Amino acid sequence: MANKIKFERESVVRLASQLFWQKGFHATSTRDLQEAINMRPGSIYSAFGSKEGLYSESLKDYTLQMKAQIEGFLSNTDTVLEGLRAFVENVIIETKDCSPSAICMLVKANSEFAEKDANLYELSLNLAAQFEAYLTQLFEQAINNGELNSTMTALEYARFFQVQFTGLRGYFNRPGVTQLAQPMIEQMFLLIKKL
Amino acid sequence: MANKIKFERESVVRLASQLFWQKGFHATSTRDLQEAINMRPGSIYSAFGSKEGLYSESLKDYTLQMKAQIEGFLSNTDTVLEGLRAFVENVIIETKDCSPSAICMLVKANSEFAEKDANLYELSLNLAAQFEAYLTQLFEQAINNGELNSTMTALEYARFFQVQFTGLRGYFNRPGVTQLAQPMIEQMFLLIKKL
DNA sequence: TTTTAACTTTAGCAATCGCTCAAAATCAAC
DNA sequence: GTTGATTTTGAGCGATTGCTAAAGTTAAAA
Repeated sequence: MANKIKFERESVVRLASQLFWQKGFHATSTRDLQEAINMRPGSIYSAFGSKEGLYSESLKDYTLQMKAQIEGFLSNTDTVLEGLRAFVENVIIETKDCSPSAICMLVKANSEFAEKDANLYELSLNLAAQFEAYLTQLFEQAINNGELNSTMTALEYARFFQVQFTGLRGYFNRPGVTQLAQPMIEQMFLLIKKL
Repeated sequence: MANKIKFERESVVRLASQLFWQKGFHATSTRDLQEAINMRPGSIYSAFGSKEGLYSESLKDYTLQMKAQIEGFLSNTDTVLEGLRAFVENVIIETKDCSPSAICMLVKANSEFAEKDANLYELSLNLAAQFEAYLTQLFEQAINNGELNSTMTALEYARFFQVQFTGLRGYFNRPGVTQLAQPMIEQMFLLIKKL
């Protein structure tokens, strides 16, 4: 007893996510979004409530996709560390040119939303905490597998990984340093094993 | 035979810098700026040309201040590494609560301006390159002083430092992890010496 | 076929944006 | 005190912002 929704929510969110990731929340206008996702204001606002609502869903989808990507690499490698390394290399080297930004969308979000009580700031914190917990699980596996010694806890390894990964992505945001990526990722994983 | 300028350019730029650093370029309105620097539109635009002009000057001033801060710590310590460490601890621990953002304004800028041909994007790249060159000089000193071995070049040390520093600042942007700062900075400088 | 509920389109609103400019205010030189 | 160059002020412009609400469209239910 109705008309049917003409858009596929998943692919729309993914398109919005790309634009938000590239330009940031404030620099992306609702007109930009309309064009990118090919929807008119009325449809957008009935589906997502607000620009903030669409961004919120985009950011959540981004972290899910990132996790799914890691899972994919893990299932193709023998060890956790090999999987993580394949993931890191994929993000920083292989998909660099087709990615909306070199910098993690979560990190961008956390950096953009300064007001400590804002919804999107809280969201970015929660998603980051969630992702850290996920990474911690992975490093627990790595320790149990004997890939890493237990001089550091899984959480400490996860923290170290995040710092390195974020730092590297930030550095490779600038152009003309691509050839440095491989050795610096090599160094990163050497350090993890030697900690 | 004229009226004199009533504002001190230096302190005005510093105030604008603080606001831009906190909120980012796009989220800072010219009305916000008017209030923060206590100037009316006409004065602002005759002095700085545009919002972009004021931001540009703010970002340049930020990097100069950062260098000056490092110089300050270097003159109070015996070695380059001690100076850098004092600087890092000051930024991440001591001045955390009074800083407009945990994240370096240059990094924020580089992350915010996505369009590759935009003036402010180019500016952020230039300032970052300039800062890397400055850091490289410092690490050259450190190597010459025998503080570091020369298995890595000064430039490579500088890169490593930037990755670590940016990564750490990003991580400590989230609340409730303050007690981790000291040991993680400790670890960072241990790694630098052991590279 | 008609009704009806759900979705899409579209014009456009109120607010805010970056910015301008004519008038008022200011101060050094005379 | 008067002059005149210069700066400051503040009303407000045109453009754009996020968003709304009414009209139009569609398809399932009656």
